[in-house]
Amino acid sequence: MLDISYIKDNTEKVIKGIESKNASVDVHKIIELDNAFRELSVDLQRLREKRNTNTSAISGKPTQEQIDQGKSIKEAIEKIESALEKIKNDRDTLLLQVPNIPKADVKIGKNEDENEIVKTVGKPTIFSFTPKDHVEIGKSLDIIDIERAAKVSGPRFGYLKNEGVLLEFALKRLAFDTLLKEGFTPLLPPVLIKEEIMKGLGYMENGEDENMYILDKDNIVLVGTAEQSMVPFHMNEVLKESDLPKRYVGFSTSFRREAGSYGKDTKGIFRVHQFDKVEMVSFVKEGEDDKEQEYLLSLEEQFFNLLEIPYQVVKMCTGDLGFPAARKYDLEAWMPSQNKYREVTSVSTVTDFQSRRLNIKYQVGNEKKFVSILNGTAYSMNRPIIAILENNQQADGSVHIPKILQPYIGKEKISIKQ
RNA sequence: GGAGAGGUCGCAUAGUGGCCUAGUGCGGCGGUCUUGAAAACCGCUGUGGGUGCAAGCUCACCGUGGGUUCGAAUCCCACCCUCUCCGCCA
Repeated sequence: MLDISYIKDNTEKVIKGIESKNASVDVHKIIELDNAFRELSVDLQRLREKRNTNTSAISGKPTQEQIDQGKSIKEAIEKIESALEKIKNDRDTLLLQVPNIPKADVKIGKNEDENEIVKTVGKPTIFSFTPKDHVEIGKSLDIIDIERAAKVSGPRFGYLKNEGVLLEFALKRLAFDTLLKEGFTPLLPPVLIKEEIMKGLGYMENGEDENMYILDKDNIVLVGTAEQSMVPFHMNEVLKESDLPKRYVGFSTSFRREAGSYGKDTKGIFRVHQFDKVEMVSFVKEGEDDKEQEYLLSLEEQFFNLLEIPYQVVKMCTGDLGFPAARKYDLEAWMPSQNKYREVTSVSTVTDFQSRRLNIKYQVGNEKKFVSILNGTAYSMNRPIIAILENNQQADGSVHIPKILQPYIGKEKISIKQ
């Protein structure tokens, strides 16, 4: 949520920002409603003051006159209250539809076609044979089973098996070991969260709820990423300035309905309803999120450098930013079977957009300010595994395990089972 | 799932319709005293909003949301959370 006084002071900027994200909200209407809200609030306050005066004059039995006076004040209050409530609801409904405003350095663009490649590391892998895709590799090495997953759970699910499991555990462990050294606090969050919390995070606007598993019976939602239960960890809290930046590394399963992506990436475990992910979340002081985003991005790069997988860094244009994001980078790894770079991780700053909704502040002297919040992926397990399998496949059908992971798995390669 | 207890200003507690503008203790901050500290004593000590240059004035907030009443921390309803016991259970 944006600050209403910010909207008032920067109306044109906000309108442009909303447009650049392909959203549409009537900003002038918000301001109009807020002005009306403030005017009526003052009237209401005066009436309540009158009521308090009337009441405090009564100590024992009230006179008929006092009761009549009280009744008429009460009626007036009720009238204004109901009018005020309607205005407030209308204002807040609109206000909640306003996305975060992109940072000035973010390119204005309609959609992903206008994203900028800011960096390329390594070169697409060259093979002396025709490379296979991860589905084939997974099947021949007996480490990924899609068919049985379809039988049990339906489309877009997968079993990891044998070294597939070990690969995931190795990636998880590598991510935690690396981030613990960086001073991150490990956190295992719940994967089910209250619907109202998900709304607070700004992930249920613009039909995004279509992508969530919502358990109506309990008003609870399955998280689409660990960040959704890690960020509200500090809801309604005032953090100490000296505790910032506060950095967490979390692990959780992520659940996505993938509504509207039928027919897209249907092969294998590239796009599935359920996957595991190691996630980073930072809470930083106002104005320090730019620096923090660079830091998280550098860690994400490190994770793929460690695996020795070619990747590129892409900066999202305004049209491809999520609702709460002000700036977002994706890291895309080379996927030989698709002959292109595909998203494996991303890092966003949501500035104070979520902390305002969730009421997460920090104390500076006598003042309280909203923290800036960032989130970034360390490893989402499936896609890095795909990247490893496809980039490291050998002519004999085996897959070379990246050096850094070998100690975790206890072998140098995954071979076809005899 | 069943039975019970409870949620009050950082913590602990009081408060069962008007004297609550929420008392008291602890903690914290400032001061007196002291070479310094402790003790003692004195004062201050929540959050959010409105208005004002400011001092201030004022409104709301006693788990959350409704309701009753001239008036609600207190009464009624619903919900959330915590604890204890029973049942089931990884």
